[in-house]
Formats: sequence, structure tokens, C-alpha cells
Amino acid sequence: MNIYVANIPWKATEDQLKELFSQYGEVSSAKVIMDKVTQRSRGFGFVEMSDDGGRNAINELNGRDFLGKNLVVNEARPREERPARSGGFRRND
DNA sequence: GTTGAGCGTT
Repeated sequence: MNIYVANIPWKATEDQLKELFSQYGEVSSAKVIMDKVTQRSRGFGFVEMSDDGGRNAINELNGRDFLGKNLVVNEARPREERPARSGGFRRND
């Protein structure tokens, strides 16, 4: 289950997210989104874990306190497919 | 060394 985690402190990392969500289920993977240029944490990330454990974590970690900040946990939106940068859209004439 | 609404790089 893909989980969207927002309002995370800039000091938080993927490992901390993984440990935090691991308490409610088996975290398959955790990711913190950071700037592509500055490489600084944008303050939000994503956590992938079991479906039942995910809902469990969302219900418990959503609105909870994390490193001094109120976490915003929700189900992540589907990322369409793999929109790679290769090529692009064709101008339909 | 800065900042604070939101949905990721493949």
C-alpha cells in the first residue's frame, strides 16, 4: 500500500519513517522526497507497506506527533504509470 | 545556515 506522508520535519529521513511505520506493519519501502537540485528534504515522503498495516498506520500516525511535528498520513495517489522523460507527447496534427 | 503546502525521480 502506498502511503503519503506529509508535514514531516526536515530532520526526518526515510529510515525514521520506515521505523515509525514498521510499528504498525511490515514496511516494504520508505521514501522521503527531497529536492532534485538542492537535495534538501521537501518535508514529505512516501511509505510502502502491507495494506492492512498501512490503514493501521494511517489511523494511528495521521495527526500524531513526529519529531515535534504533526504528521499528515494518507493513502498515496496512483502515479499513473512510469512517465519517463524519454521522448514525450506527440503533437497530434 | 534559510522554508512549511503538498503527492515521488524511475
